Amino acid sequence: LEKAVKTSTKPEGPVTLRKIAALAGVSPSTVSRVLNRDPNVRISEPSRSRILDIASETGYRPNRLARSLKYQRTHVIGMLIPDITNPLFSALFRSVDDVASAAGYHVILCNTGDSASRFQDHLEALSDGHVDGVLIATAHRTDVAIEKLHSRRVPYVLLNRRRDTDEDASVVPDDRRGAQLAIEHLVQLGHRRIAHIAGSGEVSRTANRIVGYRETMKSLGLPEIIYHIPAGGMHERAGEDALVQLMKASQEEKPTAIFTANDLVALGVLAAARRMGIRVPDELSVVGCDDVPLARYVQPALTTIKYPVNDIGRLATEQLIELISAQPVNAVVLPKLVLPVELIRRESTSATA
Amino acid sequence: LEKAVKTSTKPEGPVTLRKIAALAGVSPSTVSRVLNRDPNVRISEPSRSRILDIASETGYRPNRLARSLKYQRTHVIGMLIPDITNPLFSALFRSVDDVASAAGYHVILCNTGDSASRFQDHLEALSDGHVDGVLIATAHRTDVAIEKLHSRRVPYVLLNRRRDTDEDASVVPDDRRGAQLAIEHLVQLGHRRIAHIAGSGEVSRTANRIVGYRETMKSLGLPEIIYHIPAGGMHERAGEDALVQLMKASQEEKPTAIFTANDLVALGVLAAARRMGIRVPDELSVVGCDDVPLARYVQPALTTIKYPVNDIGRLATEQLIELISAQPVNAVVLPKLVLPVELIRRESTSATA
DNA sequence: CTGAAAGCGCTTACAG
DNA sequence: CTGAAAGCGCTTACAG
Repeated sequence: LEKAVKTSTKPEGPVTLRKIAALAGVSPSTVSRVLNRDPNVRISEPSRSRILDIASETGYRPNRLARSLKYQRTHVIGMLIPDITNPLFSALFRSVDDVASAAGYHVILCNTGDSASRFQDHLEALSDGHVDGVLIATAHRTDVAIEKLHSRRVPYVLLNRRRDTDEDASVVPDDRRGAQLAIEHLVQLGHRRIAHIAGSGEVSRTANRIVGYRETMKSLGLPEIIYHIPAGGMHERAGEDALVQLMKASQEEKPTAIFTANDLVALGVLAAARRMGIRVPDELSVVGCDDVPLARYVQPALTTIKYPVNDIGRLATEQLIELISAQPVNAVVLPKLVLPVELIRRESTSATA
Repeated sequence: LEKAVKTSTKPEGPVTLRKIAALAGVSPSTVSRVLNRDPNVRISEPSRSRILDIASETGYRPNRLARSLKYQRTHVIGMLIPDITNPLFSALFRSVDDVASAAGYHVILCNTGDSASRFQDHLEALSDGHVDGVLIATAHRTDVAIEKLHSRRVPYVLLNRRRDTDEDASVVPDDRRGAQLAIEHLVQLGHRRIAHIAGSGEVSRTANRIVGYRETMKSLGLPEIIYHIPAGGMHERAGEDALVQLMKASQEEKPTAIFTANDLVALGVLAAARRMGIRVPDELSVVGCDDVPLARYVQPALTTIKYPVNDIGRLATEQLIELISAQPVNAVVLPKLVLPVELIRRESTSATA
């Protein structure tokens, strides 16, 4: 007997509002209202608690899909990044996820591998209604795929990288200033032949670092030495290759210091230097960029430019949530934030011999 | 005039099936059928292409929410990890995302910070119908929250860590064998006082490493020296603390070699050793675990146990997709895979002096 | 105050 | 073969 009762309150298949209504002998509307604590519902206390009991016994949870369809709101946001394996982006995701979770959002994370087609595919798929807004950390300066988000009216915020246009909300670090800080630090140590290992100029961060490097070198009357890494390869390996190339120069033209596109590339430089018998910092000073956690643990510990990763993730997410909430999207001004960076002095830089 | 036409084919708001039908002078059913290339549709070629044209002009894309509600399938999966900032988990996510994307799935990534309550909250939210299945990399050996997935019939696969029970599908590395490989390597180098810096025994990986360590030490008649890291703190810092503690032992009892819970902890040991003036590997050999990318770049390069991260991510995702497709979930046997690991010899281990 | 009805945007068995 | 209707599981203005 007891078993039979149990069976009747725990039906097969997912438990829906309708089933609860049937069990409680009341309409689905009423169940919905009491479950959502509608203040205008006036129902006898017994029926009320009866409904509540049945709901909790059956483990009822409203189907989010149905709810989302009704409300036109999914409470999930999408995030596009080039490579989660890059510690900068995993840190960025974490700060995004922290504030998103706290605000009741889930985040769909898409790894594009910096491929334009994967980027477009993901962007298309995300804008099909499964997502309330999107966070884009992969933008190229002239990306045109992003335009589609306008016509589909899906709110978005660029973070980490921005486009050349002014029509996006964006949160980025001040890389121009970062390059300036790096160069000034090296010059103060007595360096004059300072190379910059740069990434592809198609992304704003790289372009800004190059601008900062050039401006500063020019204003000091120093020669520019730029090595360009092929697109999408800003990893250790590229740093190794770059150092080999740079050291092919004649003795008088070899750089005594290098500012790299990011910390990963700097690690590659460190590794190659070790192999080539070049002592860091005695014979070569190295400044990285981003201050990824392992920059501290490498030997020698890396002097670098600190990227305000938590602030960028947090602010971008807050802005996105605000855009999502703002009813007519065009009513709000698009924030364009540029956050300060700072130099972190460690052991990979020293005065020239 | 032209403008007026344009306006009429590009209506305000999201373009729906119904709007296209109105524009084409045909029923929504028909539009749905031609857009989905229903083979049983027989329509005049002109109307057909007319519908197609209107759809592409208006940039129509079917609302995924509505579709999901109808099909009871969202094509998104959830993934729970303790900390994306740990390079092991970012690599795991990447391999998951690669195969998920290729199969047409998106993945919602949730960072639990190893907090039981965040884990439960996310699990609850994910099982509300927004997700076709879930990948769990955070399981504790006796997790009970996971049971709910059974009653809600949401398919799941544990990866990286498993529960003590046999009722889950799982894909994990052979950590017991990993510990054995580490110890045997050290013993071959002449070490006898080999310590193990272990994590919390509540997760299977840790427990298996401890079992492997104990079995091997015991079979060789060597003394056990185990340091336990407090739960959830398997980072560099814990390694530093551990080394300080271990080195407080009397000279005859100090370990000459250490096998650590993971590479991050090993890095901490390396950093602390440097500070304490202990030379690695001359005075102390260190074996890490996981073979995270930076293990190669640290100085000295870390001897470690390779975790088959790509295989684990790939297999777990494939298994999950299979479970999702299998109609009656209980019809398929739950796979429990244990993947082989291997020792990677580098520079942090050497023969005893 | 409660219930029946309409609707969110699709798809598909069912009639005509 | 095509269209109207029902339905996926909710919510909420609208009648009674």
